Amino acid sequence: MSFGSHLRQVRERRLGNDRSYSLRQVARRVGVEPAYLSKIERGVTSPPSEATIRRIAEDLGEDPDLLLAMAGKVSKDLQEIIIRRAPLFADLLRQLREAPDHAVLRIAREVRDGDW
Amino acid sequence: MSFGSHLRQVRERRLGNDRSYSLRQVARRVGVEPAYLSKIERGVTSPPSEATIRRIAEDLGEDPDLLLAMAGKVSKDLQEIIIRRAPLFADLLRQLREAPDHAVLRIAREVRDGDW
DNA sequence: CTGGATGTGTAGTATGTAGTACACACTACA
DNA sequence: TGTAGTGTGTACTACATACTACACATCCAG
Repeated sequence: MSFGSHLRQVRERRLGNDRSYSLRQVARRVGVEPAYLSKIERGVTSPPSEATIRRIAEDLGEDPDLLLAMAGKVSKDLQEIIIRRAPLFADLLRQLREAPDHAVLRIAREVRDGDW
Repeated sequence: MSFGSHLRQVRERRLGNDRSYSLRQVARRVGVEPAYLSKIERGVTSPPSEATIRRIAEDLGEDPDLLLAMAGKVSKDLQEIIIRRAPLFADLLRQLREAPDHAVLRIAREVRDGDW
């Protein structure tokens, strides 16, 4: 599912039981022109900036990281984490490319439990 | 150390015992105009594209990931790894932000040894 | 003492990113 | 039946990115 059609789908689901999720009203709350949001939803224009995607995510109650990913973007804060210790995190990520989800999840859990 | 001055330093070190590392000759091998490389090294211009940085890294025998990081960029292939499983890797990276180097290294080693 | 190599200043270009502004046609509802 | 709200087409803009092209002054090697 592309970024635009996903947005449209989510928004129209919300619109089903809340009239304030029309394209125009979402656009107004998010702070962009309706015509622009329309083009985004139909994939006529490339996805908007990270900042705008975050505001859309908040308005629609979606995961910002997921929406950014669908837009082909990586959050600036994640980029910063990698950049600070570049060769280290580059190696780690390439190691993890083929690792199954549950392994990645287990690592995240272990780190959270702070066993270093 | 900024991207440009690092480049200059590395190149001039190479130039010390190999006359083929003049700015003009490196520029020619890398495939950019000498004036452009000059501006990059002095920080007059923002760092070049990922592709050009990679060619520079190869010519100077430097780590591409490190050079990209100094340029404030994250390699496209790393971005792709994150994007494919966005919320998962986003969480992991945020968990690892404060983790000490040796912990990150240990994880990379464990994963490489394939214990999942 | 000159001809090739060196680094650099200035000007310009093509493409991408991230939107705004306005007009239009359609629909619903009061 | 008109008016408020809806989605969309067209045109345009401002700024950033990623460079090229050419001219210039300097150096130093034969």
